[in-house]
Formats: sequence, structure tokens, C-alpha cells
Amino acid sequence: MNSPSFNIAAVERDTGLSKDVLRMWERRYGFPVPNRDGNGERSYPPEQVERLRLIKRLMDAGHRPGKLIATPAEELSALAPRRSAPNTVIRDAGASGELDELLALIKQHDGSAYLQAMQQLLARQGLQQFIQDTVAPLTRHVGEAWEAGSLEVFEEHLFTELTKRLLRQAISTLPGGKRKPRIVLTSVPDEPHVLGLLMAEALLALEGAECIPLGTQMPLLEIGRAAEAHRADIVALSFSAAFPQRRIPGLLQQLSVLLPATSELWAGGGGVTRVAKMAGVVLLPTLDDAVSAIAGWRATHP
Amino acid sequence: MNSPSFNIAAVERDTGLSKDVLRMWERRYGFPVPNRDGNGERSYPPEQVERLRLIKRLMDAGHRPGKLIATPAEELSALAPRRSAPNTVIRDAGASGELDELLALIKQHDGSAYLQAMQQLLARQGLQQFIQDTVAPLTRHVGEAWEAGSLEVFEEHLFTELTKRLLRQAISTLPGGKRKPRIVLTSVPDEPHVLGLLMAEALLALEGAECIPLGTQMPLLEIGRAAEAHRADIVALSFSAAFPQRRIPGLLQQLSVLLPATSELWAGGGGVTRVAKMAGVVLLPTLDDAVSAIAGWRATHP
DNA sequence: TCGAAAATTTGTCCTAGACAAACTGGATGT
DNA sequence: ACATCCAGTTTGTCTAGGACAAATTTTCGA
Repeated sequence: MNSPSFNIAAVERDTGLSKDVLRMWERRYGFPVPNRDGNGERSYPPEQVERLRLIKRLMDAGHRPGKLIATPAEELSALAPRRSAPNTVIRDAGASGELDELLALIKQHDGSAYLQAMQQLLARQGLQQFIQDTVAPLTRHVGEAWEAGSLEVFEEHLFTELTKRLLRQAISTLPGGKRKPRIVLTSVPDEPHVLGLLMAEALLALEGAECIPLGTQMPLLEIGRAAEAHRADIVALSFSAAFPQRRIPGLLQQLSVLLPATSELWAGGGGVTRVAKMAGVVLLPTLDDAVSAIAGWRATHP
Repeated sequence: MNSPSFNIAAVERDTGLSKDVLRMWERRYGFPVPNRDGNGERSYPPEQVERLRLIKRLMDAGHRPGKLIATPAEELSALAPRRSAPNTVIRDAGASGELDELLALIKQHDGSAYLQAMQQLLARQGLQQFIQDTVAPLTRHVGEAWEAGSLEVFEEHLFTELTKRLLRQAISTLPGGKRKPRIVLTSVPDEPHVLGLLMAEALLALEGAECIPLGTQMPLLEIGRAAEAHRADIVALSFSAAFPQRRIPGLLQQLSVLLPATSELWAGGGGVTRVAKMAGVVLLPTLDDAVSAIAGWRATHP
């Protein structure tokens, strides 16, 4: 019943900060300063874990750890988002007021009302417009709300889970595309976000492409094998805006070596907007790009 | 085009063996012995990564690393599964031949044939029987095939992805349960397996319970908050058979402190079969247990 | 043959040092 | 005003080897 405390592994789990980073911060910045248990091992009180979670969130929003840790407690929580991209939204569902309403349903934890509202929108707009004008902006909106701290983790999970269901359901009603190209869809390890992948799948399936969804977090070696086994024309990867940009070129590079020569490599999602062009990889920052890329592929593969 | 090599982080990603373990094995057993790059950092050739993946698989099947590493290369691959539990299957879809046929479709990478076969079974058996007699045994079957090495990772992903879709689709056709109890469904960090959760959700929803699916891998603190926000009567966690058993009691212990007093904690799935009973936690090793637990809950909560 | 005690195996934690990649801020050139 | 380059700082990840507790196997005695 006494206040629980966390060992370093538990803190890593709950904050997403690696053990190495936790020790390094302690050494460099003097925070966090955990207690020590009988074996001299770190034991973090809940307040420090809470502060670490807040810091991590702000870091994901573009702040730097050195500054954040130096900042005294209170006005940490007041810090505004600071993403470099001013987020030039391309199409938005009319007023973004509509998005706010949907988000409000999530914040009220009213899953069924959210589902109902979304299903209504889907019926009204049709799948393609629904994805491009509602789901995609809403996902961005949720990402921003999360970075601004106005959304709890479990609220984001609820949003993701319900939206996944909507999209999967919509996809399953499409006629199983049997036309070329054949596309393997997945993401790399450490990229668990699945909504981008599902949106892409829905749009590609609408174009009649044959989609092979493999879920998220495939080891690179396995992606190569899957491409071979499925004789994929295209391997499409999704990188969310939260994925560390600097790791992307290396991953794509490594992967392009592992793929069979007959498979193209496409990389899409908010994560690739500012990735430099590279040989052997097609970059598709927006969903529109994906749709037109299909047309392009068909034009060059009679 | 030259043979790619892996730094220690990439090996951790692809094998699931932590950096600490990789360095420790090198020190203790003399394997793996990576090359060193210009900065003196480890650089693993693909063969060693491959061997490590094999060793990890056999460890998950119950073997011990010391023995495995000592074993010369060739007959490693011949090693049989060695799970302690002889896997007393309770109900099986008639002959397990049916399962083999379904599995064969996956191995042929024929997703649409698999979906069709499963949909047919669902229509014939009804949802409850379908889950208990087909999906659950099939999932075990896949787990065993994976441990025996007869299934590639990407094949398992395909199976999981397609089966997820089937279950979600089936769930969405059920009338949204609005009766008590209200159940939050999720899993702890490091437990990414979602099929058990979906099977449980389907069965619980069939009983008319109100299910709130939050997806997998919720930090413990967030689970507590979600329970509170949703005023959950029950928090249901799923542990797959692959989850390290020894970590479960600690997690449940910690979580039971974090939950509001009005929420019960249920833990189910193949992972809890051999976990000792503990105060404040209801253990549900099988799906049948979950169904009867609902009846029990309703009997005690008028 | 069973159960307890001893020995072993194994993972995780610890400290402390090094360095490269990424970012910052300022100076310079167009 | 804007792009580009350079130096300085910040930051994460890697390295080494030591320690120990928890889990498992083996040994020994009843």
C-alpha cells in the first residue's frame, strides 16, 4: 500500500528513456536522482517518473533535454509545442472544428459515440475522401494534442484502437484487389504506429492494387524475405512523424540492399517529409503522393 | 552490394537479445565474436545474427543458452521443441488436420484463401465455437510451429494480421454491449501479442459485457488512469505463452496497487497457466475461465 | 524415490570513460 | 534578406569489467 517505486527497467518501460540515458542524465544534469535499494540499485519515486514522462513528451515535441531538466518544475507543464514543421495542413475537414468535436468524444472516453460519428462521416464522404479529409487530419490533430499534453496515453490508445477498427472494416469491404502491383505493407522495428499503414492500404486497395499487410515492426531481414516470398512489386514502409528522422536514411539504405532487385522500396508517412532523396527509394510524404505513385508505376510497368 | 553488417543495436532489434546479453555472452561463452569497426565498436556479420536468431528461438522453446552456444552449428537446427508444458489441448477442431490445412495456406502465402477458409468456418461454427475450437487452437499451433522453426517471422505476421482482421470484423458486428460489467482490455509493455486480447474481447462481448479495447503495451501508470477514467469494473490483461513467466507476478503486484479500489484485476492467456495465485488478482488461464468469470462476477454484483 | 542443500548458470545492474553525430549560434558571402 | 560554412556544445550510444541475486540443475542424504 505504500507508495510504489520503480527500478530502472520499469522506468525505461514507462518513459521510453533507455537505461543508458537515465544514468547519463543523472551523471550530467543531476536529474533524476533515484534512491538506492539494499543492493545499491536505483529506485525511482513516482514523482520523478512523472517528471521524466513529461520531459520525454516535450522532447518528442522538439525541445532539448538539457534545457528541460534545467527548467524548474511548474512551468514545464506550460511549455508549448515546438515542432519545426509549422504543419502546413493540406486538406482539412472544412473547419477544424469538426476534428475538435471528434477529439472531444475521445476525451470524454465515449468510444461508441466516436465510432458512430466516424461511421456517419465515412458513409457521407466515401472512403477516399474520408481518409484524406478526416482520418489523416484527425491523426495529425491527435499527434499534436498528445505533444501538447492535452491527451493522456490511454486516450490516444483508445483513439488508435477504434480508428484501426474502422479502417480495417472499411478495407475488408473492398473487393480483394488482384491487379498489379502487388504491395507488401509494413514498418520497421521501433515503429509501432499502424494508422498510416492502414490509411495507405485503404487508398492503394481502392486503386485496385493487391495489398499484403504484414503489420508493424518487421525486422529488416524479414522484410527482405517477405518481399521475396510474396514476389512483391513494391515494399511500402510507413514512418510516423514521431519516428527519429535521423535513423531513416540508414534503415532505408540497409533495406534497399536486402530487397530482391525486382522489388521497389517506397517509404511514406509524416516521418519522411524532410528526408533527403536517395537512390533506389521512392519517398511519399503525403497520401496523395502514394495514390499518384501507383498511377506512375502502372504507366511504367505495362 | 557488399555483405551488410549489423551494429549491436541492430542485432538487439533483430534478435530480441539485449545489448547486455550480447556482450555478456561474448565475454562468457566466446560467442558471438563480432568484428570491430574503426571506432572499436562491434560489427556483427549476418551469419552470426542468423545463428543468434536461431538460438533465441530455441531458448524461447525452453533450451538453455549455455548448451545451445556450445552445440556445434549443424544439429542446432535439428533440436526439437522442449516446452515444459505438454500442452494439454482442451478442445481441438476435430482432427488437428484442419489446423494444418489452415497453416499450410499461410505457408503458401495465400492470404485470401486463408481468409476465405476462416470466414467459412466462422459462418459454420458461430463466433463462440469458432474462437474456442478454431482460432485459439490455431494460434497455439502457430506458436508451436514458430518455436519449431517451421514458420518464418513474416509468415507469423501475416497470420496475425489476417486473423486480427477477422476477429475485429466479427466483434464489430456484435451489438455494442451496454450491460455491466465494463471491462478495460489491454496488455503490459513488452507484451505485443494482441490475438488473445481480441479473442477474450469477442467472448466477453458475446456475453453482453461492455468492452473498452485499448490495444497492447500500456504503461502500468496509464492502465491505472484508464481504469479510473472509464470507471472500469474490471481491468483484463492478456499474457501470451511467450511472455517471461517470472515477470508476471511482479507486474500484477505493482498494478494491483495502482488500480482504483473499485476495479478488479483479471489476467488471462497462456502466460498465466503456471503463475501462483495471488491476492487481488483473478487468473484466467483459458478462455472458458473468462466466460465463466463473467457469470461469476454478475452473480456477486447484483 | 523424494526433498533439501549446494553448486551452477544466467540476466541485469553498476561505474566511468570515450567519441561521433546532431544541433546551435555566429560569421561570412551572395 | 537569405543561404552556407565553421566552430563549439550538446547528447546519445558504445565500451570494459565487476558484482550479485534469482532461477535452475545437480548432488547428497533420508
